[in-house]
Amino acid sequence: MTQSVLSPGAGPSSSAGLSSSAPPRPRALSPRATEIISAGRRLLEAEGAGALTMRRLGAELGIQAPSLYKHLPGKHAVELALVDEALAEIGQALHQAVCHPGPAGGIAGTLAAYREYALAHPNLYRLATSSRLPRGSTTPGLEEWSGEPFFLATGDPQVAQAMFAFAHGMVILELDQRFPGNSDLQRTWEAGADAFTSASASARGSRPATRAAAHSPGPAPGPMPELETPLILETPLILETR
Amino acid sequence: MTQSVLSPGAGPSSSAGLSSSAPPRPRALSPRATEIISAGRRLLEAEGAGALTMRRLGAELGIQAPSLYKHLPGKHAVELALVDEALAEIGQALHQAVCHPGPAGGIAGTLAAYREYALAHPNLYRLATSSRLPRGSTTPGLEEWSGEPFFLATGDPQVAQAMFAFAHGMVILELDQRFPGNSDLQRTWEAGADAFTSASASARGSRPATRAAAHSPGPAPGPMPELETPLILETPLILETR
DNA sequence: CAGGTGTAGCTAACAGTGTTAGCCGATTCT
DNA sequence: AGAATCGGCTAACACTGTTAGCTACACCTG
Repeated sequence: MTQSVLSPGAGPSSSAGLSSSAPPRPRALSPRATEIISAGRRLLEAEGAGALTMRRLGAELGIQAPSLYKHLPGKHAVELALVDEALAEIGQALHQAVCHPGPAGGIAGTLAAYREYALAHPNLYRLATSSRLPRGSTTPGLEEWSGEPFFLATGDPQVAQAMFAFAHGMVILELDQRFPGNSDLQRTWEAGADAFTSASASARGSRPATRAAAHSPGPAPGPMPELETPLILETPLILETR
Repeated sequence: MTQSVLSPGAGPSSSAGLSSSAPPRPRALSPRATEIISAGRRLLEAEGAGALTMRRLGAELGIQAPSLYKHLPGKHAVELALVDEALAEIGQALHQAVCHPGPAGGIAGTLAAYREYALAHPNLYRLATSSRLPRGSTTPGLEEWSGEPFFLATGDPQVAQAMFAFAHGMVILELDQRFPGNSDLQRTWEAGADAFTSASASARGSRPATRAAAHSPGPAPGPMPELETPLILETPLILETR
């Protein structure tokens, strides 16, 4: 239980208006629990999801598996905490890419940041997007905040969702090595970036404006506008801790 | 083992030139093995991957779990056979969509067919694209054949791969309910279709031609050209049956 | 200082998973 | 008729997440 040892630090209180720079803080864990999920991350990243076992996890900390339940309600909680970490880090990388767009512009930069993170943390990324994880409660708003840059980069909700699907599909297929070995994936990412860049431009052109895009009609530099809509993703995970 | 009870029917012999209409035949299974994978499919589609258990599978056929090993080398073989089925059916749906393009044209039609199949067989689709399945040997050439329509519809390998990643990402995110409930996914699919339609057009326009596109420069109607390249996907699965 | 209380470890055990070994009856082939 | 294969069975193993119950230690209180 241990509801909240640390108070959430007085961030932007509830889920009303998403500030585009501050990620929602996950609820605090006890020091020992933090050690556990840290060991879990080490295990997961080094040896894959198959190695993330309660007994392995205990061994990593020099204790027996059942003792872990004195600190966490179950394996789900470990995975959930790791997904929270992944979402926060992805969101941070994406927001940084959108706020400081490189030479290729916001869309290509966002996609590059997405790919870079996923390839650097393949097992963590796979866990975070694994469908067997019960959807519902990571830290509320985290996943939305993490996906926000896709909207900031495109200015259109449909194009943003489509571009997010492209990015996720590319990454998952690349991680699973489902592209032929001789593929020039760099060019495929560029092809996607080009497609969504023009789609974004024509979406901004045709429709008068879509909320946020009305305030910053360019390729979205400068201070980020406030958003009011839940955009890309719904909250994932949760479920019976039992 | 039972190498090949049925001869492959004298299709286009090896993996040299992919004919765009005839899918590679999976190697034949014994009648009882066929019953087993059929029961497995029933179980998987009705109750999800969690229900696909050797004991449940045996119960479905009125026998004990260990008896299954008299007909198949293990659970991997069941999953593998189901993935083969899924790939063949997806490929069939896609080839049909490409050969008889609807009012929306080849790209939109291909995407619509992809989405339709996945939503109609969510658990089967998830299994077929599950990363925990050892990659390497489904029926050789099947996955390539199944992804071929993306190339036929776009005429450009990079755009084809990007469009395939988009389709897979959309489907997986939709199946896992990772889009907000109020999303207009129909419009998101259309946004993607538009993006890749214009990308395909500009790819055909800029470069002189990419092999197949040289023979049929239009939106790819009429008789399909022969392909020489391994395109979208690499062969998946295989692994130690042990 | 004595005593209660909560923390954090332990072992034993349970239900479930895929899988192997070995037995045994029936069918079929020589 | 005898032999061999096929297709079922039970028992068991190693592994998974998880629960119950015990115990030693720290700490706070009267």
